Amino acid sequence: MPELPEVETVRTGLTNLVEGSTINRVEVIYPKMINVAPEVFKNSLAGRKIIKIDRRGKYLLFRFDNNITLVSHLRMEGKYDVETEGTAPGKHTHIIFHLNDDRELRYNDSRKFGRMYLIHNGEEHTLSGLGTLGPEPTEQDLTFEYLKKIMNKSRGKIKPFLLNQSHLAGLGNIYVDEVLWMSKIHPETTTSLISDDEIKSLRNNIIEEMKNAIKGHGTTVHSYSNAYGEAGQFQDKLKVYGRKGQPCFRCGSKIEKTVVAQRGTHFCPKCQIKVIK
DNA sequence: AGAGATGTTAAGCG
DNA sequence: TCGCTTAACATCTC
Repeated sequence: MPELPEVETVRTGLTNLVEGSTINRVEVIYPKMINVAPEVFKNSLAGRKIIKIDRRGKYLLFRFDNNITLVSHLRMEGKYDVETEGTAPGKHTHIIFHLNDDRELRYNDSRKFGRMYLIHNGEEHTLSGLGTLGPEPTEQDLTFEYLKKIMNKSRGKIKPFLLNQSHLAGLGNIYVDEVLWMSKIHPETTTSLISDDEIKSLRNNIIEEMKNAIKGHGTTVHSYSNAYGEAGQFQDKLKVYGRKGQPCFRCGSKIEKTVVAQRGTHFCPKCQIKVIK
């Protein structure tokens, strides 16, 4: 379940492996994964060189030398791997990019939730998810003023608010539970009732958590692995996620697990007090 | 064997 | 029009 730090780890790995490589030929095994006809997809990428791999939120952006960008979202289970040409593809391999050096870049996805979109450079805003993405969770992009403004007018619960990628980009279920625990905010707290001091703390924790998780090469909870098939290390640093029934690291109370906005949600019932309208 | 897990978005509602 | 909620997507794990 890749969130921003995991996608960033994948981006770094793929940059090392295939940046500068040229695609000879593309195989589309599962056409529902892409937003154009398979023939258009193949013809647009055949013979093109990958000049850069960028990231925006949880989206990977492969830049090609013909002003085309391949936008890739891994959703729940998407993974890339690079193998020698001719080795048997996995059961869940849906797209194969044959490179010009006896290697293949493969996209694997056991749930088939991942999506790829082919666009002309500059058309990012036309895609439904990418086009409405909020700021990156960084010191520069996620300002206190912006966060305060959108939080003050939101009447919903803070957890789904933070999961909404149009508010800010990159957080998923795991990191939202983590930053709310760090900020001592209950996941069901009404967003507009959160004080300025708490917003400041929440903002700092989001920015720090993303930085640290990237440094730890992401979190492997279920099945995430980077382009080298390696697991992340950050799961060892998690404070609440997956710790149901275990003692809170701050106060010793048992961590509880409930469902908020259809998501498994972990919190400390003593440290994180619910404030609702 | 059936429930649960997970990210995103279209559709529905007020 | 906007913001929030719900369901759907597809498959594997427990």
